[in-house]
Amino acid sequence: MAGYVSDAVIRRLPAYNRHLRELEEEGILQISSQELGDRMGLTPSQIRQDINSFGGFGRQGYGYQVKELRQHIRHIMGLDQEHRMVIIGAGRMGQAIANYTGFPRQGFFTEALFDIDPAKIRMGTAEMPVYHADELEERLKELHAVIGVLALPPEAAQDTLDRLYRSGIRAIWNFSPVDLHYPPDMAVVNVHLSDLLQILSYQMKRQQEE
Amino acid sequence: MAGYVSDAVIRRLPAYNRHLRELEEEGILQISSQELGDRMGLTPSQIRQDINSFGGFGRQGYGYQVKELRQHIRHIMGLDQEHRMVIIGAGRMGQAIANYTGFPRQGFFTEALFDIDPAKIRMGTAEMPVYHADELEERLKELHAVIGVLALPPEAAQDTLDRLYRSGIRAIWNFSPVDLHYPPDMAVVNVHLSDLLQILSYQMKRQQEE
DNA sequence: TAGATTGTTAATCGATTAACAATC
DNA sequence: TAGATTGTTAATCGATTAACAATC
Repeated sequence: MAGYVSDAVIRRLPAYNRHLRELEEEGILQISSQELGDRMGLTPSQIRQDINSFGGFGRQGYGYQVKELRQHIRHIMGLDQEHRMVIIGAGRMGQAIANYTGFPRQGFFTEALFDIDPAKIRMGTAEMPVYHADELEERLKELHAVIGVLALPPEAAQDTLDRLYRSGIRAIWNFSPVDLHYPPDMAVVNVHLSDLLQILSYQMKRQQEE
Repeated sequence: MAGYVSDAVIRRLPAYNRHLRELEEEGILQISSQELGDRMGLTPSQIRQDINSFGGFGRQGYGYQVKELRQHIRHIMGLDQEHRMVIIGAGRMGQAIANYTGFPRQGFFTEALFDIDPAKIRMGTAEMPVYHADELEERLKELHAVIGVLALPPEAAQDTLDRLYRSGIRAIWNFSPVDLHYPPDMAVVNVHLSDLLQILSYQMKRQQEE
């Protein structure tokens, strides 16, 4: 049923999800590929191709039902399930992720942070504990986390990924500026902030030339 | 000289930059497209195409000079210049960006943060001031910033972008989970963290199915 | 010179756009 | 039924890979 959905489409699905939620909030029940394309900056043709790559959810002469389409997309992406996370590295970035309210609202719950700095460990609370990184394997046995977030110095990233893998973690959200090596049964999504800033730098330069 | 460099190549340039820096640190002076491809997970053919899209920096029978190639890439991306930034929103994410040591090391300097919360403003220091958002236009006159970082609630993002544009800012690094509207002479790079987490969720689901 | 490896052209592959018949 | 809009096929476009002549 699900079939193969191309990477290009997958990268757009969160934006579909976001725009359909906005439409829902505006009380709009139905939308055509033309209108949705205008809002999202995509061609109607691409919208129809995208949606049809995972199933025909539209109705000819009418369009798509906002709520129904969003439900399908959420299911395809696995967003109708809850995901538990642990964050390794309780620096400012780790704390920012741990405290971002948008994630639990979308079903992503941070269970604990880990660090090697006693001062950071003391910052932990009952609902958001910070454990010593030495306890990683031990704590993971009870936490039932499925996602490991790497928010630590780049030198420690690869080793920590290996430890997480051995503890059964199969999904990594990496904020360290390194390209990690990982087994084929692991999923890794990188947030290389410096890379993005460099792309912005290039685009600025490009505009000045015009 | 620079010619047109495709978006697909631009997105890879920061990774080239990163790997070439690592090679430099390892004291490696020269590398072939074959070896570099192995390290970066790209085909040698793609590496040669990429590099040749902005100029022939290799030598037949020999390969590429690491230091020279990196210098060229840095120049193309505008990384041989300094860039001043202001961050709007002094929450945890804004603070994390302001304090990340990797950015100034790469020539990106945070001049100031802005917020509407008096408690956040009091957190400012002499080197890293936090001003009231009302003072944005006023302060920008003296700060000579070229990049505006949006690390504030989504409701305020579009309005703040408009204000930054009117104050002469032409580059935006956006951390708010919204799709912004902006004039064609503005450059915007988005970091939609929730989108990336959703992609990770999909990839996890995909692996379980296999 | 012989060997290695680039620069570049051609072939392939995949993604996007256009067109239109199917159908609500 | 007529009008609108999808689903889907075909055409186009761009990016990646393969092949090989040029040359260090």
